Amino acid sequence: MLSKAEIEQFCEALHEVHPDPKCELIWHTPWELIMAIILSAQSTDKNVNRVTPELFKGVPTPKKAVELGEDGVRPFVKSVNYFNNKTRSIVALAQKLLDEYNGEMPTDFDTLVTLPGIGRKTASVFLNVAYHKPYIGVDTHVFRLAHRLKLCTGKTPAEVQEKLEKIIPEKYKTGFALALVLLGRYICQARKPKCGECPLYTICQADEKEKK
DNA sequence: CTCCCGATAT
DNA sequence: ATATCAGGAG
Repeated sequence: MLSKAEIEQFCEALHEVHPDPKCELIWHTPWELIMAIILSAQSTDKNVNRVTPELFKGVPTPKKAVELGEDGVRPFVKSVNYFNNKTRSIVALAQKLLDEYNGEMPTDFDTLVTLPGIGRKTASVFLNVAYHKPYIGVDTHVFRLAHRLKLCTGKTPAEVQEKLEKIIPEKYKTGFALALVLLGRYICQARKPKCGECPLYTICQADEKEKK
């Protein structure tokens, strides 16, 4: 496991590589963002961005989602995996927003995770991306890199999130998850990580590394 | 724990 | 053919 000083060094190096990391999902409103994040479960951002232009046009508000119902919304997300679950989540979420939240997305974590289709990761990403709040959502990339790079251990994403939010210095916390996802997506991939192209190679503590 | 379940890379 | 992609619900 990395020492406190090594964590600091890692954060600084990651920050230099991605000074202002941005979410690659396309969105314009909180409603659009939450739909995009729901669709992004076990899917590439690229695949999500392919369907969202039509989705945003056809389902621009929670009100419209409820009017269309599941059968009306499903065609817009048909080419994304788990489309039945995701369609159900979008319509149920819209209904609850209309019933209890004046048709608008709440902005606190504890409320968000009570909503249909929204768990810890989705809530964290929503608050981090939309409002730059210091949440570290633990998706497949963050979970993998946290262990591979020896940032911390943890059997569940919730455990890893709790530890990361404790050990990552405040200064780096807001950009951390996004930067780590970008590193994991394009360099430190699950299969065949591109160590030869990695800007963090010299400080990387992974057990197995390609030679550079 | 299982189920959901399309597109893409290897 | 199999692994992987910003997971959540039951």
